[in-house]
Amino acid sequence: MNNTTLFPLVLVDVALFSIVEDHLRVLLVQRAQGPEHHRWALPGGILKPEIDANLESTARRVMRSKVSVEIPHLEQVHAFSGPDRDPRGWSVSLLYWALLPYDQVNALVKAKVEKLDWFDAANPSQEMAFDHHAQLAAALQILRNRIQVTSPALPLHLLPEKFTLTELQKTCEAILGRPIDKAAFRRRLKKELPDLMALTGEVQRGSHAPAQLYRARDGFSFNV
Amino acid sequence: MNNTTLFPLVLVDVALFSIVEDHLRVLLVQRAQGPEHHRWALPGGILKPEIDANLESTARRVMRSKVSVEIPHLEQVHAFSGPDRDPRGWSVSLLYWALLPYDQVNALVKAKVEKLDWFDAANPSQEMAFDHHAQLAAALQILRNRIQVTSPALPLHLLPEKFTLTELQKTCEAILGRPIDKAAFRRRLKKELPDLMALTGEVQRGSHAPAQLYRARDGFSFNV
DNA sequence: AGAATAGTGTCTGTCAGACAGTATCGC
DNA sequence: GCGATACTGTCTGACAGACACTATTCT
Repeated sequence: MNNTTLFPLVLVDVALFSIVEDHLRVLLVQRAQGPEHHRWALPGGILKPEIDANLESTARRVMRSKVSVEIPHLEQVHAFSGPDRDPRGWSVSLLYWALLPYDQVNALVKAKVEKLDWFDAANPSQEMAFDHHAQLAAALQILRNRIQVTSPALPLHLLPEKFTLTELQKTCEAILGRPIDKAAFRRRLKKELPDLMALTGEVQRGSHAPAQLYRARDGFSFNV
Repeated sequence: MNNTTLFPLVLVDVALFSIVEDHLRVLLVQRAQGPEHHRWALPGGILKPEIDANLESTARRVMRSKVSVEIPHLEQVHAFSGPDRDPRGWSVSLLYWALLPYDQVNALVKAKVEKLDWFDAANPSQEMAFDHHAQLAAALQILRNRIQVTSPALPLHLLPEKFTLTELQKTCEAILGRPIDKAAFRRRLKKELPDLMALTGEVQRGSHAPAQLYRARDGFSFNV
């Protein structure tokens, strides 16, 4: 057991978002052991200095071990701290957010997790463990702000390599929880994201006009 | 000594900014002991779970003990982490920023600090200890962004209770490092900050037209 | 033809920067 | 009067939301 009057617990929690049935959802796990047994919580775990290169590595390792998933892109949200937020003692939780297609997380449920499921991100309608309700709200706010203000291309993490602009727009709309004007959205992409390449000749067909397919340029990375 | 293969060091660093001679400066301390002896660094210290209510309290306590100053407003910037950033071992540093008039920090230099001084925030022209160069850059970016995008009233922390709009503007300019158009600045304040009250009858005199004095409404707090 | 979606053109209101003009003080 | 600063009015260009219009496909 930790002596948390000398050393705080250092934890990492991850708000992993995805689009399920056109709605933004967040992955929660039902705790199979330890404090807050049976309660739903953001997946998280304890920093292990002997194997983690930094907190981001901790987040990746935890997500790999708890829900068998590789996270490509992670961003820090906030640090939550105090003596009472975790019954094990004084703790610091570093919260991250990530985006991933939900069908990559149908993986095996490992030892420490009883169940996992996707909940409405804006309104999880679940009692959550620890202070995870506030954490989720903070992560959602940061994520929406990032997409709305800085980087409308972040939802590419939820799309296949080749995508149409309408798909990207629908994904943004699901995350923001509101409709976006098509013309305005495309104007913005044209101006801010020259790294989106139209794939000449490649279109997506359907019972309507064919839609131009796009791809992110090699070496494309997301703005800070 | 810590066993940092089991427990990481949890540190808090503070980028304390002020305006000195119309320029944005940051408070650095010259380390009097421990690692990076004699190097200049952001003031910081180790979390003490037995006395700190949370990380913000740690920041306040550290600033009180190292540079004898009470910080009214603190905001989190980012967590820096890894095994090599501090020679004492695996560490997590929580970085905060704050604004305070520089003349409140002429206080006694306490035990652990050799000297303290104010350096050009955008270009400290000093070798800095640990990864504090990157930390300072991150804090400055967040601070500027906060003032430019969200809350132009944050520099009130650097001004007396009663102030003129020109004083507020000059302070913003010093922080942002660029001039601001007067008319645009006042339009923005009128729209976004109804909490600034004109003090009827109270003006600041000089060899020019008298300037209206303002005060922040009671209970005014800064936007998140 | 009709439904559905792709993609574009245009109008309008908002807002920020630029700049000038007027007002009011001390000297 | 002159210098200096306070404060306001107006122009203009950028841009986002709203909306409509045409184009292209499938059924």
